[in-house]
Amino acid sequence: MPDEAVETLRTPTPTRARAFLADALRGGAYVTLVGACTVESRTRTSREHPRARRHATCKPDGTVLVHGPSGHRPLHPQPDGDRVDVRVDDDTGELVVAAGPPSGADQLVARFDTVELATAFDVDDHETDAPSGTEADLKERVLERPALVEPGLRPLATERDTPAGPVDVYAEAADGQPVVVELKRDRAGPDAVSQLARYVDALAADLHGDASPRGVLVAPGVTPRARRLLGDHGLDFAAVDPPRD
Amino acid sequence: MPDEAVETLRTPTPTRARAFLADALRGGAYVTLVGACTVESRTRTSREHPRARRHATCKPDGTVLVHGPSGHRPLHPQPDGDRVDVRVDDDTGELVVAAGPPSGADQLVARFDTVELATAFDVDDHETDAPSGTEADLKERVLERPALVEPGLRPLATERDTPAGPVDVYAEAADGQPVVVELKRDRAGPDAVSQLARYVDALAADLHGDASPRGVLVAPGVTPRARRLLGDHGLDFAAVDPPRD
DNA sequence: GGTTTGATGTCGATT
DNA sequence: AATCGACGTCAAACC
Repeated sequence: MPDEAVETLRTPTPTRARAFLADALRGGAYVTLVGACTVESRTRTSREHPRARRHATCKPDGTVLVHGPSGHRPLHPQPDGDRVDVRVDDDTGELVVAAGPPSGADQLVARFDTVELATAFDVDDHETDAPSGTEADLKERVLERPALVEPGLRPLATERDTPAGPVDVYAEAADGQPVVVELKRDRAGPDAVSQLARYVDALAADLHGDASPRGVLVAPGVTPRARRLLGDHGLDFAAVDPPRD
Repeated sequence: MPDEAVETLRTPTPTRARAFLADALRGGAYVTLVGACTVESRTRTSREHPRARRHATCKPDGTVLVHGPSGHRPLHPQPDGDRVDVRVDDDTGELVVAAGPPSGADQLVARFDTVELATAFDVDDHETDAPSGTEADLKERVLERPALVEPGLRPLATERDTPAGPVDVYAEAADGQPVVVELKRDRAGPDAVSQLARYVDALAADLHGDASPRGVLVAPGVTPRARRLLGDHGLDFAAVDPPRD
C-alpha cells in the first residue's frame, strides 16, 4: 500500500475482509471495521457484549479498540500483548479478530458476522509537545518560588528517597526544620493526605529523632475530607495552582 | 440516512466535508475522518499536537476522539460538554472540529487542512452484560463465605459509614471484636493500606473506646511496600481472589 | 453539581 | 521482560 493511500472495502465477505485486514496490518497500516460483532474480553475484568453494530480499530502496534455509540472509552479493557490474530471461523463463517498474548488468558475477541466497511490507511507517528499544567510544572513553580508554599522555605532535594517512597520536594523551613512537600496538580483528596503522612512518618523514622519533619500538601485545593485528615495528622496545606503554558 | 447505510466520502473539499459531517451528526450518526490535522486541547492539562495524519471519531453523544498510530488512549483528554461544532475557517480554509463547552475554556480543536476519507454510519446502543471479577464480585464472595477472610467472621453491614467514608464490609470477629474489611480486586498497594488505616482510625473514634476495631485487607495479594505498611499499622491481610464468572 | 472511589492506562525506576 | 509505585483520566454512585 502506498504511503498516502486510503483503501476502503464495502461489504466484503469474511474471507475477503480477513485478507484485507491481514495485508494491511502486515504493512503497518491502521485499520477500521464497521459491522455487527460480539465482543468478549478476558482481561482483568471479564466482559461480554452481545452482537451489535460497532466500530473497531486495529492499530499497527497491536492495539485493538471496539467502540459503541457513546463514551470516550472502548467497550473493553485493553489486553496485554501486541499480537493481533485475524481468522475466519470455519464453523460460523465469522471474521474473528483476537488481540492479546497467544496464551489463552487475557484475550480480547471480536467476532463479526458481517463487515459493512473496512478501511486501511497510514497514520503518522509524530512527536507531540509536552502537556502543560502537570505535576512536574507545579514542581518547577514551587522550586522557583518556594515562598508560594511558605516564607523562607528552602528546597534541598526532589524525589528524596524514604522507606515509604520518594518525596516530591524535600526542604528546610525558615527555622531549619525539615519539610516534606507533596504536590498534587488537582484538588487533593484523602489519598494525597495519607501519602504525605506516610512520607512524613518514614522520614521521621529515617532521621531517628534528629529533627521532626513537618509535612505540607501543595495543591490548588483540598476536598473537605482531606482537609479534616490534614488536621488529624498535623499537616499543613498551601494553595498553589499549576502553571499553564 | 437509512439505518443500515454506511456512507463514505473520498478527498472532499473542506466545505463538502463540513456539510457531510454536520448532516451526519445532526442525524445521530457516528462519523470518522482521516486526514492531516493539528490538535489543540485546553482542558485540565493543555496539549498541542503539530499537523500530522490522524484518525478522528465523532460520536453522536458529542465525544470526539483523535487517535495516533499507537496506544489505547486518544491524543488528548476529553473535554467536558457534549457540543460539537464543525465549521470551515475562512482564513485558512481548514475544516475545524471543536468539542466542549461553548465558552472558550476546556475546548478541543482539531484543524484538518485535508480530509482524505470521511465515513458516517449508525452504531447500536446495546445493553452490555455486567463485567465479572470486580470489587463488587469480591464483596459478594466474602459475604457468602466470610471464613475465607478468617474463621468465625460474621459480616454485620456493608458500606457502613464512618467520618472517613464508608467501609466495604463491617463485621464481627469470632471473639466479638469489630472488624473493618477493605476489599481490592487487584494486588493491593500502599494506597489501599492507608485507606484501610483511615477507616479503622475513624471507626475507633466513632466507637470511642467501647471496642477497638481490627482491620483486614482482602485482596489477591499485596505489594512489598504495602505489606510493610500493614505491619506498621497492625493490620491484617487475607488473600482472596475475586470470582470470575 | 460536587465529592469520592473504582477501574484503567502509562510511565519511570528498578530488578 | 516483569514488577512496583505514582500519576492521569474517566465513569458511576451518592449526596
